[in-house]
Amino acid sequence: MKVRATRDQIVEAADRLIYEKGFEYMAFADLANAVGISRGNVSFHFKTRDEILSAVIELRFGRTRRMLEQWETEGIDARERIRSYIRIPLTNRTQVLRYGCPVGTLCTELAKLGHDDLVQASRIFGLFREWLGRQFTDLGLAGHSDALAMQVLAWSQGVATLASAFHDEPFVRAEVRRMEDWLDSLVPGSGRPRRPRKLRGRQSAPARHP
Amino acid sequence: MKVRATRDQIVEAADRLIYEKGFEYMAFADLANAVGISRGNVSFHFKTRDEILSAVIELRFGRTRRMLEQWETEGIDARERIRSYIRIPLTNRTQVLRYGCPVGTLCTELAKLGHDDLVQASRIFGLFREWLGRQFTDLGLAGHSDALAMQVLAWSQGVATLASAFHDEPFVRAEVRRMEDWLDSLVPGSGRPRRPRKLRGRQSAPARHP
DNA sequence: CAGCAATTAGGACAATTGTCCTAGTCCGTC
DNA sequence: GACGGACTAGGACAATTGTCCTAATTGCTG
Repeated sequence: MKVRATRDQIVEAADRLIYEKGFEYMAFADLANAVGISRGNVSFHFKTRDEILSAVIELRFGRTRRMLEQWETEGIDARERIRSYIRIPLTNRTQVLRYGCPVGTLCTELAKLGHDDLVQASRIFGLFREWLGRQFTDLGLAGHSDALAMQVLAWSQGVATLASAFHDEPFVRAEVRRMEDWLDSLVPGSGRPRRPRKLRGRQSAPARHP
Repeated sequence: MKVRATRDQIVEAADRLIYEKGFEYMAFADLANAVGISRGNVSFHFKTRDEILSAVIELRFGRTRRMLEQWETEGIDARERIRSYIRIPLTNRTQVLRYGCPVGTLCTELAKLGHDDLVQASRIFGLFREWLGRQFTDLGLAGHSDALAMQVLAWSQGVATLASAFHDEPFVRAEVRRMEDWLDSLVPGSGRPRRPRKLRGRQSAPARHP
């Protein structure tokens, strides 16, 4: 109980630091300072920085899994569930504009380092991939469900990257809208009423899509 | 002349190190070792690491500008020029699978740090953006040319991110193909013959697009 | 060849890094 | 109330960091 309290605080602080600054910038001293304990105490709970990284990945993995499970019980239909994913960059736009996607940026850093935990980190992508694949299968697109899942993943990753590079919030809004329109057009016969939208100047119908 | 030789070697090595390992992992000692000179010599040419970063960004900016200029004189038509851009992740697939996109990953890192040079680095994205916008205008899509440019940028960024996270070369091939098909479908009346393609199992027509 | 600035090597420097070690404090269980 | 293991603080430690300084060497110019 006691150990969990401190340990969890360390992992929590590491989670935030890794997201906001990157793994390499997460120093033992920073963690100790953030939690308000001594560096030696951090060392007691985690012998190496890699151990902390593993704990953070595990934390994110569990959180993502639980979130997707909740979406699966909450969402009215598969389309609405996919929409929940599509809207992530919009929901978290403040952070995304500053730090990008937590999963994507971590995987990018670990890939550069050839770090062993890249495999573990990319499993978080794997969660989204499988979940999205199931939703597309529910939509009657079983044959292409995994390909579609990868496409949606890549799309939102690209949006996150450009959004943080240009600090462009309207772009995020426009792309999320485009993704939703694309989703609606995927299975047009599904009967869901296309709610009318007021077109705003900037994102006025930029071509059929991709 | 002499100073240029050593200085350029340093910038060249920094360019490679930043791409392969990330900016924070580029140490003076690494640079000195890579070029085969002393650390003090590196310090003579660049007082701080940030100065090296600026030089690397400038180097990449110039190279990109020259490449795009060359494409603009070489390419038969705008569509073929856009295709050149679309195929970058395929052309450089070995590096992209390992280290992602040089521009995107650098911007991501600098955004996290709140580094001043993020603005400069994102200007490289700006070069592609403006260039692509011009090509789309040439294609007769003047009204949406900038939006389309951003879409293509984001698309290839997403592909690069997922490709390096999953080390998935077939995914790169499939997405590049999808982007080319999308490009061909953008202006169907343009008369360019749609060359027939042998469909391969994995990427068999995964939905209309995005 | 002399002179001078540009270039280089090598080390000094304080600061910070990850990791380890030791001594102490806390708290639940006999 | 004493014991014992979990927890914590604080510092030691070598290694590495970016930056700076000085002396030696290079190579061009006169």
